[in-house]
Amino acid sequence: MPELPEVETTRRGLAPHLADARVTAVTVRERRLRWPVTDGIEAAVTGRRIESVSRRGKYLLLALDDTSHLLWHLGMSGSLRVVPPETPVQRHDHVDVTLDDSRVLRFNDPRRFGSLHHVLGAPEAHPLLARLGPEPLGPDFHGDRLHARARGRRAPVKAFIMDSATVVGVGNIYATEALYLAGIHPARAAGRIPRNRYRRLATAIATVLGEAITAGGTTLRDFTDADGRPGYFRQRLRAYGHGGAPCGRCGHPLREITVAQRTTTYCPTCQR
DNA sequence: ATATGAGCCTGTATGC
DNA sequence: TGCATACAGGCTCATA
Repeated sequence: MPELPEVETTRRGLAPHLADARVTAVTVRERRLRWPVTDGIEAAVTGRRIESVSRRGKYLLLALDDTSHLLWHLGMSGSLRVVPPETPVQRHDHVDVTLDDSRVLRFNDPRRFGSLHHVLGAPEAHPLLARLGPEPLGPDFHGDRLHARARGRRAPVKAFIMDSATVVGVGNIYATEALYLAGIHPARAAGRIPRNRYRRLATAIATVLGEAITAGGTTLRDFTDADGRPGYFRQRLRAYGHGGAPCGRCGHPLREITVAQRTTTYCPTCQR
């Protein structure tokens, strides 16, 4: 389940392998991803040189030398890795991008929630990216902005921060963790939280995601390996998945509820 | 405009 | 042991 930290870790793992590589072939075995992979992507991308690998939210962007981009989303079960030539194709290996050193950038996604687009124009204008909020680890993300955007909102704060127009990269796990860290009740109406607590929440979101990126970097450092992504950050989670266990701060049992159709763990004592 | 619910898909975990 | 069912998850679209 790639969240932003996993996507960033993937980006860092791929970048040195892909930068300056030339695409010699594109093979799409399964076009039915989140959106159908367009016909003709093979011809359009073959022969191009990859200039860089960047990330926006949970989207990966491979910049090609004709100013177009490959826009890739891993969904929740997708993975991208560079494998040696002749690596046997396995179930759910949907897309291969063969490089000029014969290695293969291979996309595997059992649930097919991922997607792949070839974007010709400016990627930030693409419909999937145009409405995204700030990067949680960037300079534009801070509590004052959260506070301003939350004005008048009655939806639970957890749903509010999981909305990618508010801030990108905060999925269920990290929303749960950040609210726990910040001491905010997940079901509280977003518009009823004061500015100073939003500052604390913004810090908590950045902290949690930053820590996870650091942890991810240790596990996924070599993307040519066949091993995948075990629950490296899982052991660090303080709230998510620990319903019933004692709170690490006060000892009160953590409670599990559903907020915005998502399982949510919180401490009824520490989170208000 | 905001808010909510459906739906996509399949591996894993649970229940009988 | 086998089978059935529930659930998880990110994200967009449709509907209130």
